[in-house]
Amino acid sequence: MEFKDTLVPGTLDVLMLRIISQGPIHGWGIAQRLKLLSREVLQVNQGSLYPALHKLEAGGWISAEWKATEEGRQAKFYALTGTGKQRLAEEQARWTRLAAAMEWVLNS
Amino acid sequence: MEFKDTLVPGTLDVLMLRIISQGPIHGWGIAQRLKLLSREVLQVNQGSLYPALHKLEAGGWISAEWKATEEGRQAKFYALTGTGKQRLAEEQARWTRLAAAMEWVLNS
DNA sequence: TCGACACCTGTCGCCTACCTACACATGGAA
DNA sequence: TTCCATGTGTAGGTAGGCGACAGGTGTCGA
Repeated sequence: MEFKDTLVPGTLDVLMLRIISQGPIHGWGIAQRLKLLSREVLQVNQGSLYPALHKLEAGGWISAEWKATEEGRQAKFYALTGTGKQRLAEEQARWTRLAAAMEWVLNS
Repeated sequence: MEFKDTLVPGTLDVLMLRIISQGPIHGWGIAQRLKLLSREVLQVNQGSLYPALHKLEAGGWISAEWKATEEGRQAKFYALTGTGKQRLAEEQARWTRLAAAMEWVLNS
């Protein structure tokens, strides 16, 4: 896989759910927002972005709708569903738990 | 892969290096210590443990030596090499960086 | 008006790191 | 003498990323 420090493997879903939870947004926007919020540390490339988005939609955690962007182009806007909100809460709790455990070991 | 929340993918190496850095220890002991330090949250199974250990040894980050355990059995004890210490520092810094970025996004 | 560019969505094949399941050996206790 | 904890190891499978590529559409400057 050769990770390039652009992402913690296994966390793409939470990250995307979290960003989508802040209001309807299209794929490209998610990538930009992730970069911005993480202060350039975290990044997704298209080859990961869209497949992940489709998986989340297929799982019923997000819903898509074609709409116009501010610039007047067509783009697919995603929003969290009810189960999506639930999933986000679970994943976020999971991360908190694992990150805490990592700290215990790393600072022991 | 089906992760069962026993590990954050991509962090096995740091975790093992960190534990080994606290003094020579054998594979089985590493697994136990990880579980203990992480308060039962983090766990490695043998199928991941030994291959990872061999990879670290092949890379020159740890060195192995057959010795007797306290109970009188033979076991392979691992210790950090010079480059191993360096690698540990790097990986630990990497984790800190990524974990911080995760927090920024998740708490935005 | 036409070419460059930013925006936006998407697919495909590959690789790696982990997982499950299994094999095997030894010392001590029941 | 069998069972359990300890201890090392391999084989095969798969998820979740990655890089490379493909393609369509507005906008703006030359």
